[in-house]
Amino acid sequence: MNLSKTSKYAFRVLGYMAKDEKALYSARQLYRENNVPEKYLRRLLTHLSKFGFIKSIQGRQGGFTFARDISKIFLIEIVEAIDGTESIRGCILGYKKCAFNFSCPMHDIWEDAKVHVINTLSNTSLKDIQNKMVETDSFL
Amino acid sequence: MNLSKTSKYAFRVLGYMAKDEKALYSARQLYRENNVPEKYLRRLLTHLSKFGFIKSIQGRQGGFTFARDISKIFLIEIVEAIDGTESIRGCILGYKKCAFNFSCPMHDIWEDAKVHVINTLSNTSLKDIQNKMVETDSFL
DNA sequence: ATAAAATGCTATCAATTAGTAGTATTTAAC
DNA sequence: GTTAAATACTACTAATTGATAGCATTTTAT
Ligand code: FES
Ligand code: FES
Repeated sequence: MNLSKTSKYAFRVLGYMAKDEKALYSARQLYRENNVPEKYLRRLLTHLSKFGFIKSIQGRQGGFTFARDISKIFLIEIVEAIDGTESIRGCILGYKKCAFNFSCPMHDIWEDAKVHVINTLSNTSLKDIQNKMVETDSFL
Repeated sequence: MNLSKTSKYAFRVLGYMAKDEKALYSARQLYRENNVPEKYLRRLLTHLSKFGFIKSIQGRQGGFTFARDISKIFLIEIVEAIDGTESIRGCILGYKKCAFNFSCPMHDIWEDAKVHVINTLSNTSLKDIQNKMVETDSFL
């Protein structure tokens, strides 16, 4: 059950970009608006490009925009791309392969909470975030 | 949403000790049975003593035993003692104080899963682990 | 062409977390 | 009392993760 700071940065930035899903965002704008260290974000953005979430357009007037339909980018994909699949799904005792399986007393207790988290991350797309954003904005 | 390796080690060891809650365990036995590096575990055990979960008995024939009723040691106390309170409860975007509160679109989506995790950790005591252990053992 | 404004890359540094080494202290068996 | 078996302590090392620096490349406006 681990979410690195880098994944959190990714959530900030991609969530921000989802506001206007067709727009082109410069790294400059993104690090300013999301409080992510400039250079660190630049590297993260290239990674996110390589993972296929966004694409980069080079040169003056360049920037980043989504590479795929954001209704099909689920939060869990982002975490797993950055932190690896074990980060969320791994054994609560830190064993590589839940050694004890059913006989481990922690397993069942934890499994339920874990599944809940996995489901939330698996069922929430950036589009859902966007919609949520519209809803909440309408309260302002 | 973070659980350090150290917390996982603590779960292993305290869960193991809960098998026989009145027994005195030597560090030697604990690191052998739970695959935790010797020296690292020794330090962890002194920490767990200082936190008041267990107490140490020095000298030959010494070891560690629970300092409190294990039905009142909840998993979340262990995590919070080791990793700090923000590790589990913190903002999904990594902000110190969930800056946006209700206006942040991630908030509600995540809150539900987070509460589920917190409840699981808050409601599960080492005694529950022990009981679970007895149940599962009876299947063997 | 040239300059400006953007991304791309690689190497390095810093901070945090995990793990080790070595020695001192405590206590009980003999 | 001496030795053996345990914990306690402090300082160090290693690994991982987060952050920076500096230069190269791409593209467009002029
Ligand atoms: S061994 Fe992984 S939860 Fe029990
Ligand atoms: S600011 Fe923390 S979840 Fe939105």
